[in-house]
Amino acid sequence: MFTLSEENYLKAIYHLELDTDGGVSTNAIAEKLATKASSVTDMIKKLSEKEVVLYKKYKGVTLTVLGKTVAASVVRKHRLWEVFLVEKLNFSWHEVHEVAEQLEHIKSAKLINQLDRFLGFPTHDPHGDPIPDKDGNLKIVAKSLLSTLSKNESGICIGVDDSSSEFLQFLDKKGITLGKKITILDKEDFDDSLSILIGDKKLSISNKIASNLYIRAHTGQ
Amino acid sequence: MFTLSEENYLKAIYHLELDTDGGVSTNAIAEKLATKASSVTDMIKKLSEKEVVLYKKYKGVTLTVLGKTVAASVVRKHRLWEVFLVEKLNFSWHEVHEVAEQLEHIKSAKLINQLDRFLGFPTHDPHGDPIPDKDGNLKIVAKSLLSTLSKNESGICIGVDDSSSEFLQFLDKKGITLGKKITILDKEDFDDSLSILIGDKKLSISNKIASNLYIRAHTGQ
DNA sequence: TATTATTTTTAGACTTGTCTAAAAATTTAT
DNA sequence: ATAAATTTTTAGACAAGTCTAAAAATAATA
Repeated sequence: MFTLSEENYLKAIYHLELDTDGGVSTNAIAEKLATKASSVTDMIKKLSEKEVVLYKKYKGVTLTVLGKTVAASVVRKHRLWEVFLVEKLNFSWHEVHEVAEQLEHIKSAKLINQLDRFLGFPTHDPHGDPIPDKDGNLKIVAKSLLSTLSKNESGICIGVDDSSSEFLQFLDKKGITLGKKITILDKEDFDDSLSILIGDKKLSISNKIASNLYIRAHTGQ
Repeated sequence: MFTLSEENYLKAIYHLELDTDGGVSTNAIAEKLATKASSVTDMIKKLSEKEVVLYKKYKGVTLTVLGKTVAASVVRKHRLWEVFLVEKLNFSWHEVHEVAEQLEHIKSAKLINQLDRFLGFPTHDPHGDPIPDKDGNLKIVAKSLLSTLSKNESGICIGVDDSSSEFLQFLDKKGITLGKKITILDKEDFDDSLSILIGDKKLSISNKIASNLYIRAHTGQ
């Protein structure tokens, strides 16, 4: 069994591994968890003894198969609870993270299996992130950043890269939600801002916004 | 804000105060929490400094108004989650306690308010225990132990005194659930065992069982 | 390739919550 | 009311997880 703290480290390493090649650095983990590098070293040793990470001094860490399974199960719980909060308890997508951070550590296989069933076996959380299945596998959906689309191309908004509360609330204000169709009306060369059509509204958004919105990849046109 | 451990102490004292007059003893708390008296003394000092208990050396403790509010909110969460597990996730009443012990420590006012609404503002948990309202008040329903009824009296089963997994599973096996009507057909002087009618079934139960079942108090006959 | 800068680890300390063993206070019983 | 039994508290220790400050290893730069 793993402590709350151990689970948080495993989750951090899991997320960091997704966009890192080779081992995850001590500093990267420290930054992600808002803690000190020395604390990370201590914990890594412990996790290494528990055989959930591979660790060589000064060389960073990698999750073992076991470690990956544990981390994925925490992520699974986090995302299922997020779905619950939005679908059943009327939370907004910018309110769920903090609470899910707590709920993800509740230990009960039956709880999470029944919750999954109760929610209709969702595959994605309210931010469009995939929910790992019982075995820790996740279904990868081909997706593109809105900023990579060309003029006159369109697609369905299926996720966000930055899921900070500020960004999500900004999207709410603009009426940008998952599932909506977005069409690129125009691209401004000067600052790479975009003129888009979302639903029946015309909007102008900066490149920074467009670089944080995922669109379902199209087959053809 | 209170730690998980502090919340557990407050809850224990809250429950113990209900059937104790005067302060709650160090040993009673130690036994309830399966810990040592010395640990209890340490924690009591801390809680006293936080002004949630009144403490005088060797004289036991009492919850302050603040302490009672905090404890009631933990109990409220515990019991609401129990309702959720049974009503929405198909848990049996003997499976909920352990999970609720974890869920009761999740901190989010919105979560618990929305959960309450989602569940239809229940007043009692799956074992028949009352759910404190937002202000910590609980609706007391007049109830009697089945063992105190006389021959030919009857009532509705509304709760259990012992809510251990073993007892609850025993009741399941016998078909005794909350809401069922029970009539005393006969009382055996020798061992105080009872012959009862529950639904359309006749059962013989020991006095120990009858002393752990609550019946809604009748007005008249 | 030396030297500087950065990253990582070690060493030692602190907090929380717990424990054991012994001392002190209270209660019970003779 | 004094002795014996019980309860409670104190004193000191320990594990988990964190921190600061300093040392060691690695990486970057001139």
